[in-house]
Amino acid sequence: MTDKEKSWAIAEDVARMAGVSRSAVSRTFTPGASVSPKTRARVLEAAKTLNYHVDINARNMIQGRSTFVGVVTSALVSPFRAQLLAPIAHHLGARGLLPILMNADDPDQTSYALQRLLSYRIAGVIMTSGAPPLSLAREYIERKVPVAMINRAPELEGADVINSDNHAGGALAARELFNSGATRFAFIGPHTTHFSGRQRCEGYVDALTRLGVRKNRITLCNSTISSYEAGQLAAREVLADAAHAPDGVFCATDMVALGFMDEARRTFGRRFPEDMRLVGFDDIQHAALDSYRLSTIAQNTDTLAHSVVDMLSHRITDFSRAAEVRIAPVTFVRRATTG
Amino acid sequence: MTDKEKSWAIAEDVARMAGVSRSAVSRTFTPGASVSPKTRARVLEAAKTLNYHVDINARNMIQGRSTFVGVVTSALVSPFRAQLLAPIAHHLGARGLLPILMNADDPDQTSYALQRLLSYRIAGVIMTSGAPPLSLAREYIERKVPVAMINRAPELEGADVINSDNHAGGALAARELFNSGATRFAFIGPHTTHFSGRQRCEGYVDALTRLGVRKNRITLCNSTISSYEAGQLAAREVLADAAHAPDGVFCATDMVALGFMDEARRTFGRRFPEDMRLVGFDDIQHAALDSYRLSTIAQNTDTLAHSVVDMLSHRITDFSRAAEVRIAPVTFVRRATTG
DNA sequence: TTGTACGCGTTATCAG
DNA sequence: CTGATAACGCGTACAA
Repeated sequence: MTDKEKSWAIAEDVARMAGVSRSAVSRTFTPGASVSPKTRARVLEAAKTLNYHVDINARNMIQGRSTFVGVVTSALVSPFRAQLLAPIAHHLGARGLLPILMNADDPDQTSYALQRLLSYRIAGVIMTSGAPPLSLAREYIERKVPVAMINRAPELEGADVINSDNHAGGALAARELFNSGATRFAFIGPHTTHFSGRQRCEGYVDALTRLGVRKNRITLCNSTISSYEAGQLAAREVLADAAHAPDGVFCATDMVALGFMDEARRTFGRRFPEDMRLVGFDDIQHAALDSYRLSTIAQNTDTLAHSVVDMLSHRITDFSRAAEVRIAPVTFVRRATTG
Repeated sequence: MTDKEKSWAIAEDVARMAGVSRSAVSRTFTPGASVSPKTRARVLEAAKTLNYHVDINARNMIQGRSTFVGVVTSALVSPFRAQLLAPIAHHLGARGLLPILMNADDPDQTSYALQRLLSYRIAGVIMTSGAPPLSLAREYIERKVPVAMINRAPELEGADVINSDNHAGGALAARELFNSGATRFAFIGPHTTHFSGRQRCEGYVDALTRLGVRKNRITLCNSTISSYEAGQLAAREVLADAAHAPDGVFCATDMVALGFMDEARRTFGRRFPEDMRLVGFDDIQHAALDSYRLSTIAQNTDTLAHSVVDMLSHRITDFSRAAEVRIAPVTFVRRATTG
């Protein structure tokens, strides 16, 4: 520190200027404390001219907790996860909480970083899909740090979860593809390993079955991750045999759908929706672009963010409450790939 | 708080267990303090069994500063800004700093939130392009809070700035378009109001002029913002008169280029690169997708993030140092829209 | 309602 | 190298 003069006013300075005790200043800035309107006014005025702000670090220390919430997410390049960030920050702010960003892309560093986060006496942690392994979340809960998650399997005892209605989304996709005339169906995405992918696939297959579609008319094409490249790869696999190629495809995410669409158009000359119909999941920005106009199942990011913050702040005030699992409704967005 | 029992071990607990003084514990966890290897080992062992973590709030308080850095950014949906977030978090973490996310989309709330941030005794602030007005940044500097910015005009005294080499990028685009046979040129984007847009445009026009292109062969198409829609609009404007339509177009950002490309293809039947050539700026994910394969000027997000963190941490240790303005090199990424 | 006195968990200082 | 003690800025019992 080159500049040693303190650049902030402290409560004592304000007290001296207002001609009151230091406690009076403290009480003025403590919600629900008893101060006479007169002193309160004098304190506020002095605080304003001195540009006084309560030192939240000190307040946090004394109260044994902080107002910081760790937001741990991986693959920020994933458009959907990026879309989630803004509403999370907004709803946290509305409750006086502040988001600390924690990138979980490097698993080794993540464990260390999460450990470090414990030093900050954070009020809670929000984890989004595909982020750190459950074992790390468990460590938090063992230390009584509230954990809330978005789009993850509700496997962790004591953690709240909000999931988009993947099952209903899959069913919606099935119905729309069926109604627009498809007869041979496919699902593309991680339907064995990934939680959301599996639910979406199940909802899809269930609904198709109820619609009377026979099993041999449904192809399940697995992939390890939900990427553009996975979609391209699946297209080459599924469209190679023209005789048995599907004409109604549901992809686990929009990025997969985009990859599928591009490869189907370029390599196999397929047109959407004339030759085949396609539905994605998420409703990311790209889906609306003119070159795609992808019909998709939209997740409501604001609902997801609001719920996760709501549940987390409940658990912050009462750590031992029963874990909650909420389901956020999804909606079908009709664009050009479903006729 | 329902659970009153303290869930964290404190230094005193560790000291008692290790049979040493509190100070010994403190020194063990203070980098550069002198402890004998023997005590150090005993402390570390006790700390491990008790799961002790230094309370950073308390440490911050006594040291009069925190390790939090406000990262204020607007429009997180903007892919480029989202891409910047991960490397910023990474480089901050490498210096023991933690990013506090601050969304600046709502200007009213922003001012309030920035005020609130002052209460946290943050170590510094990073601002990205197009975020809050300069007046807010000025408030921080007045309170001796270091400010570093990415892709902004170096107008603010005492704030460090790192910018991509917009001028060179514009020149690169000019050269590539020229070499791939274009004869009528256009620039599309905010070249009057927006700092980066203006620099990119200047570099473009300068280079074209040096290449011998006459002024009446260069069209400047202004827009208020850099959006997909702005690109579409510009295409309708610039391509309406087929006789004077450009065949070499440089857009201020990739999103603008995508909009231009889609509209040019759909409404005017233009093909890239056969009928016209196109270069964007940023190198966002979308640019690489098969339906676009957009040639573009890539910003080096890792360099930007590294520099901004580097300058910020320098200013954290010496607030009065001379302001620095750095330029980050850009590179041309050849894809399918430049022949 | 107001002021005094103490404690929160840590680091810096200083004597040993 | 070690241990005792004084800060840091604030909230809050307690007594007035």
